[in-house]
Amino acid sequence: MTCNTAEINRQLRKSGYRVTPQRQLILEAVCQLGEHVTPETVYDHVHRIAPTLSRATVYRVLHFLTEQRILAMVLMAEGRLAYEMSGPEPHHHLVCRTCDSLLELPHSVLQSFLRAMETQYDFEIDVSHVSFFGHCADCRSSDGA
Amino acid sequence: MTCNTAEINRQLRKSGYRVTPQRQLILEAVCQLGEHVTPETVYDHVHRIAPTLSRATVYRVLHFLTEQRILAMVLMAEGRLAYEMSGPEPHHHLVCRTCDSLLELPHSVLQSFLRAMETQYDFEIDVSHVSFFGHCADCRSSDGA
DNA sequence: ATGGATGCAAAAGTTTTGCAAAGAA
DNA sequence: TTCTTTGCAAAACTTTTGCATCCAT
Repeated sequence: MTCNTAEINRQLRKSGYRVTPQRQLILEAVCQLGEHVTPETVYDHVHRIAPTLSRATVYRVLHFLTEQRILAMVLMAEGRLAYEMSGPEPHHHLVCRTCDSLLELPHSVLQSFLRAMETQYDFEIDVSHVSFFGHCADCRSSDGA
Repeated sequence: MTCNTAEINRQLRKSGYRVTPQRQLILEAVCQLGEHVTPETVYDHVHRIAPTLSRATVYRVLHFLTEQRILAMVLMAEGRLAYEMSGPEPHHHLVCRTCDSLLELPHSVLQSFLRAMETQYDFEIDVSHVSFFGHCADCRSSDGA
């Protein structure tokens, strides 16, 4: 997994936030540790490197980086939250049957669900693109649904 | 939502378990409260009726009824667990591209995911049947994947 | 220097567990 | 009567928060 620290740091500073060693450590940890990283896993990892780095900071930074769209929150099978890098990924679509509008669906949203199913059913699902059909917010409110 | 208490009680006794007022109250609560009921919601409800019924019992009974396939565990958007009746529902399929076998996918599995997406994207998804394609456990192990 | 970010510790929230007592079969 | 299930209380675990201090800018 690529973790373009320089670019991310630039983005944060540009938005008026600060680049701290803690934020960098936590970001790198998520990067390195893989796809579905729990707060506790991150804490274990960074705490070994920086023993004073607290759990509170881990939680705060994970939230923060998620708000900044640098990380994405994913739902684990046991109902626990995890995080992963939210890099450029294949997108899927929510297609409105009334107005034909397209809503892009991040792959990560679908992926975490597919992962859970794969684990649960021991079935390897392959998807390059998925579309779900239905009705968008605008059409739902305008036809009195 | 139908909640065939008599049938369920018979099933429990047949399996050697006991039908207690607590189990009945909790089951009825999940039945009445709707589709995605959290342990806390159940507790609030039954505690009002039976003030001595404890949280521990709520958690234990929810687990128990899930093991018995009477309830189903569903994943909520915020990463919290909820429960619902696991009645007969539309099924979807996992289709193996190698051997064409079908694996049935409970609607609840898909539904909880769709619900989360609906909430997140304010989009009403309609699905009567969905198939996901991939490779089943047997074919994966036999072709050295 | 200035205000956002962190560390600590305590609180809040959620789920589990041990054990004696209750009660369904 | 027997053995599962419950209630209570405490523990375990996860996440949040207040506040003084620190440090990136």
